[in-house]
Amino acid sequence: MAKIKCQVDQCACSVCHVLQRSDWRVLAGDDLAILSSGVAMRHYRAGETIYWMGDANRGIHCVSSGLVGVRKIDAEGNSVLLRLGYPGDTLGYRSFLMGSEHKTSAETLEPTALCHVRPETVAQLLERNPSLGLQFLRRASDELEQAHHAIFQSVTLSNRQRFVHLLLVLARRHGRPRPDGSRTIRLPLSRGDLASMIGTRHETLSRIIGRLEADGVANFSGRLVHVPKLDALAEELEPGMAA
Amino acid sequence: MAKIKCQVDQCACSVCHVLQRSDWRVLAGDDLAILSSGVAMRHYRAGETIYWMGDANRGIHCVSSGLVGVRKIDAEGNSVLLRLGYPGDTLGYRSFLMGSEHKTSAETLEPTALCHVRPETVAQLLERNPSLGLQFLRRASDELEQAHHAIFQSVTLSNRQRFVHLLLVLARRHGRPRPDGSRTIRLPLSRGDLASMIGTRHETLSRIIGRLEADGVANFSGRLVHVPKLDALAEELEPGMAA
DNA sequence: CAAACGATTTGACGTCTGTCAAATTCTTGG
DNA sequence: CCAAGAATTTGACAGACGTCAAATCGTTTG
Repeated sequence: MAKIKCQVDQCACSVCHVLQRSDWRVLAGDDLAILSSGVAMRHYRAGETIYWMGDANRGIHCVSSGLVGVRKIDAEGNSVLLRLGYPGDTLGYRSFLMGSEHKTSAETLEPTALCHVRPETVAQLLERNPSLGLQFLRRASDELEQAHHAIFQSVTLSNRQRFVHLLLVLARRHGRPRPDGSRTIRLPLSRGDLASMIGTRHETLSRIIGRLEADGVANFSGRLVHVPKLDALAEELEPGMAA
Repeated sequence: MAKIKCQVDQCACSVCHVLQRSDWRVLAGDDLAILSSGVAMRHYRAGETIYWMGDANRGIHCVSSGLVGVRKIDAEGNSVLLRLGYPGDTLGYRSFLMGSEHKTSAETLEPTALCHVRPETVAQLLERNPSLGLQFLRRASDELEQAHHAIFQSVTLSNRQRFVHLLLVLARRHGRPRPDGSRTIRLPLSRGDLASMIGTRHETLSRIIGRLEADGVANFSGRLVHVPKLDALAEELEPGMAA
């Protein structure tokens, strides 16, 4: 017998390594079996497009590994990165549930594995198990709160403060703590995407980075960031701030 | 017999004048009766607070008439108006479903009538009729899309363009078309709130308004706006724009 | 009706940001 | 390993914005 390539985590959602972090965790038993039968995993290289804004919805995606960027674009070429999708996150559920075209584009930012769930399967599961809908609702509520928070910050915080905030968020996911309390972060984004996330241009971001280095708060080398003291970063967001 | 004050639209949701515009329209029969029994209408004057950001959730509100403002505030006194609630809109459903405190404050911007639905009633209805949850999900999706759109615009449009866009949106709800094609709008918001909605300060908005008047695009007198040609306004949002 | 208060407008000024352009660095395919 | 192309940084400059302050205007309260 030829050895069978390990497909355990590809074919059986019930033993998926991100199940407990995903929306599908509300399912069990037969529901999980139905899910498994309607799922196909696909591997993407970095920089591939999963779907375009305006495309018709063709099911829901679940991030198995890697990193996905969700963005809005327009005819003039403006592009704004709205959020990042990590393992366990669900993509495309909104346009599926609204019966509309995709309102955002999604692309891989790293080599990524995605599980695609067929629309009929999602519909079937939603009908069998109402808690799945409520789970999607929780996800939407959470995303909405994050969006509101971003809007609020774009009005009340400076570009520098917003970038520092973004750095702190990225540090949580992509940072490696060092024994001496400092932290190294490998940014998963280009300067342009970082800039669009805080609502400015990449040239401006470049200057903000320059000032952060001059102030000794962080050191940048390409996509590598070294933060000597996370606390010093966090203090920049405090109300009582000195220039 | 003393005349009974008309309470038809206050006590029976099944004949509510905004039912078909509200999330509750997915209910029928017994469900509607249950809703009615768990609902109480209350009249607010303009400027009253319905709930504060940080308050524990105590049920869901449904706007019957009037206008509600949903905003985020912080300790320094920054305040950003995030959206407006019109008759038929639902308030407070997110914190209810997430079991969290309110993430935003809500206040009346005009004399307003709200129907309050007790938490137990909402829970009961959600359990009896899964489509209610899906309806809330549709609402959350819609709000999320609007929030994403706002974020995108805050990056790609100028302050003036964002204000023009806001004017066009307000014109739809609060504008009165004139026979000659012009339009009069009664703004329901102060300059400060208008400014926060486009992400700037009230002084800056004042100057934008001044320029709009100088350009003959619109005339402002307090909260009254007169727009000679709506098309001229809409053209400001077109890609090919001259200074 | 008048005073008091808040909202709005206007002015002055320094800083920040966007734009255009060029230099530099980094990546990637050959 | 080199070269072409993309990404990033830096410079220069004008315009826009935020802040502080003062002047108007409008509304509310006594």
